[in-house]
Amino acid sequence: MEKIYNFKEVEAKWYKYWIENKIFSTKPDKNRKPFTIVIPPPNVTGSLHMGHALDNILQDIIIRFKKLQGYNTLWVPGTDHGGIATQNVVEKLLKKEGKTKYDLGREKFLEKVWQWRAETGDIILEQLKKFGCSLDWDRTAFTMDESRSKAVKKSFIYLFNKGLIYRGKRLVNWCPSCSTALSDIEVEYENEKSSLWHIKYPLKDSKEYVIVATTRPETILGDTAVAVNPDDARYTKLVGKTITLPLINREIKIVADYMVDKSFGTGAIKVTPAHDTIDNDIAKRSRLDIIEIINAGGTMINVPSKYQGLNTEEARKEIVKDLDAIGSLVKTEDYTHSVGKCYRCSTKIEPLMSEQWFLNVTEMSKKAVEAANDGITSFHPKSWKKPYIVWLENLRDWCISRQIWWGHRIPVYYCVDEKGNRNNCKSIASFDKPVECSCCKGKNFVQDEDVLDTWFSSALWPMSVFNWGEDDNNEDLKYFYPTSVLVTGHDILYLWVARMVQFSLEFMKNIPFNDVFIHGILKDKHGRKMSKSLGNVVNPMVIMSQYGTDALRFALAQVAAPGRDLQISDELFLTARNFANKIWNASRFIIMNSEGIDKLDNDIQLSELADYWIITEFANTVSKVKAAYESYNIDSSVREIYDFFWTKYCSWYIEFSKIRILSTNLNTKKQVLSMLVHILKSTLQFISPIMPFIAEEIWQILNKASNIKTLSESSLFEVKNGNAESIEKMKVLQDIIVNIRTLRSEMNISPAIKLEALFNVLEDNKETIVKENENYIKQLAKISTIQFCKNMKRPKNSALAITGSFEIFLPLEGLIDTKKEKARLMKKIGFAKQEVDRITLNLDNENFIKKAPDTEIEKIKTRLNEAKLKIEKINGTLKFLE
RNA sequence: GGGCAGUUAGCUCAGCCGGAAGAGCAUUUCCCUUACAAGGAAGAGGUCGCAGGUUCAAGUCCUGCACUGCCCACCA
Repeated sequence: MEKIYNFKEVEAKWYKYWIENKIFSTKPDKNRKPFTIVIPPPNVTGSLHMGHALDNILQDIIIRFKKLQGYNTLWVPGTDHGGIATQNVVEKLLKKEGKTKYDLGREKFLEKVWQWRAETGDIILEQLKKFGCSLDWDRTAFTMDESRSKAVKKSFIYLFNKGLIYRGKRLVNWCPSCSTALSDIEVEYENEKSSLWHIKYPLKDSKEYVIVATTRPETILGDTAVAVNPDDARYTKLVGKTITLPLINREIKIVADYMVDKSFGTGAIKVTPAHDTIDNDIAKRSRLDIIEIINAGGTMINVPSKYQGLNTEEARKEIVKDLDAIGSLVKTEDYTHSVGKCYRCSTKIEPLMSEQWFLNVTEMSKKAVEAANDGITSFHPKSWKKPYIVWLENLRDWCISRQIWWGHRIPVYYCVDEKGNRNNCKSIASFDKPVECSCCKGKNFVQDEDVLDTWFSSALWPMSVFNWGEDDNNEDLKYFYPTSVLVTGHDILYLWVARMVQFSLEFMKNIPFNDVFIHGILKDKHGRKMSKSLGNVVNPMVIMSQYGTDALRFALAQVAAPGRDLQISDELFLTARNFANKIWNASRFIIMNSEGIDKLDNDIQLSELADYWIITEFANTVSKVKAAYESYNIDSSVREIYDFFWTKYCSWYIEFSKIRILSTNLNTKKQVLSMLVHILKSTLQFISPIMPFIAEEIWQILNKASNIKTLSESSLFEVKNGNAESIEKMKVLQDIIVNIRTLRSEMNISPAIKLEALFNVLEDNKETIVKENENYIKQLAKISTIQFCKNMKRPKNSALAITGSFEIFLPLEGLIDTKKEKARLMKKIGFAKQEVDRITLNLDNENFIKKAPDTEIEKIKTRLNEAKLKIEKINGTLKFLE
């Protein structure tokens, strides 16, 4: 074995093997419990980033652990067509050729997108393989393949016929750059510096006026009212009066509406129902006219010719200038407010009136809320439950249509005449083009031009990957559905998770998953979001090639506390890589020493204190690790395994084992090697969900590569029970060893120099423990001989190491620096005195004695005695240093 | 405006069933000891954000405040 773990070779070898032997393929098996995860399908655009790495690695860890526990695990892979995002990417490519999608036309353009997907779509899947993901590749799905399309159509038609999907002209969020409507949740708000313009609105036939404050003066041309709060004493007498709008002299009313905040600006607001959500609501309540003045291209319409055709920004400049000129502009102040932007291209959203398809979600939301309240869907961490419910409760109807070409085209057909003009017949939702119109018997139809929001097909994903829509009663769906857990970041909790629950409750009458595991969002080492503009994006592929996949996985798992954002840095990966190397070398030591010895791990025998101790420590670790895995606290499993393996197993147990390994008695050697191998193999099982490659490699070497069966196909070993006593006893030895080492280190005594030790026994019952393990103390503390005695005075020129049970004198003729030794001991007395003071204070407290539990009192009394004894002994020794 | 997190060693974070402050990285000293220098041994470093309260005992429970971050909201 090489001295340094060569991850490149190992990773390539094992993933290939796993795939070729279909280790991750699963079929329904009624004798075993299923455990299912459906991948959050990454968009086919581009490649996977660190966030994907985190999300998928966490899923893989859970799946692999459950598999070891004996579940029939299935993890379904797939990708998302990614609607707007993908269309934008392809449009950009076209732009480089100097073309637009309109040059190609719908059909040709779509061909182009499909072609692009064929070329690049699989990059992502290959990357998932590199992460080591144990996905069942035979089930790879795509949100726009045939089966998934059937699911989309089926659900749409069902909802349409139920009257939940309807078409209407409403105020929607419009992205002028993507030229499509967006749902409320696809709008992201950002604070932006702007101005607040105060404008005089004169009352008709009067010298009086009302001042309104606005951030959008250009929409003045679309105003159809001024609104004030009905309780605002300043304005009560003006409600119902008429105002003449500046610049265009349109007469509008002053209306009262509770929505108006008295304290904002002047307490009076201009109402532009066609281009503002609140204004639109006010207009509904007060039955105001709606005048559209901005079109889908973001330019002014239905306005005086001097403004006609300007974009909103130009119009704003002109209008402010003109208002100023006629003396209507009272003042302009700096103002910061939040502005809605497109989540795909960051263009400012233009609210405008548009004919769109909507899904009425009222009933679905109610059911989803019930499911969450009843705990049928449970959140990890649970703090997400409340925001999730609040969101569902305040949901407006979902705008599901998009004016783009790439996506599931809305399966609604309109009856048309020969010239293509729409007849006044009922529109039909149908899988295929209808044959005959039920109203007029006409035979000509056109399909709706719009496509569905990409999240519509995503919402069906957990069902559609099992071919719901094509065959609703298939075995897979019956067996694997509902899935066990959904793993995702909180950024798409509403966008996606909530909708899957809604759709699943509607179509399957069941939840799509039992648990929702919400992890944090990745940040850089300074806590900043990773973004291309900051240049702090860490590419997982680069990390893998530098540190190895297991290191990447370990590092991410280590910081993946549920719900908390995680910061990653080079040091993190370095630590992870070092840990892999530690595992490698510990294994290497054991493997090198077991050459020529067969069947090591069967039937282990505990013969010495260290054996009982390590078994006990391991049993404790295992129970913590299991609990951590099961509650999605992957970070704690990592910590527990790391600490156990490095500190307990390597630093203590392996060091202890060396004496027996070097023993000439073959049975002794075999016994300890069996212990070592047993614990190692068991540890490999527990670390394998996190570091599958190195675990598999060592597992195979340990199993002598014959009759190969992979680690992931093994079942967790039974863990033997230990005893708490062994931990106490081992502590005695560790105390002695550490104390002597500290002394040596502080006195600068080279490990090459072996020392004689005199053990003055303070606690009789501890003597046996030491006697039985004398060799280990000698070995690890570099002691040549140990002599036991009682009531001994400090020999000349010796240094003192003191534990709870022993006073250890180390004769240091020629090595001891009396001054140094004195200072060292004085420091120890200092610590002990602090301890005595602290405990005495407690014991002197009547209430403490009265109210604290006896065990606690006993405990600190023991500590007090130890500290006092220590002081006494050290003082006794100090006398000899005078 | 509402809600949710966080605030512990120089940095990143554990600890939160209340009973002697922990890890990794960085740092200091010693050591290339036959598993590992990507390592070993030892050390230094913390009035656990602030102020109250409950308690014999508070990093840990309660209240308030401050700062940081996130989410939600119709900031016109």
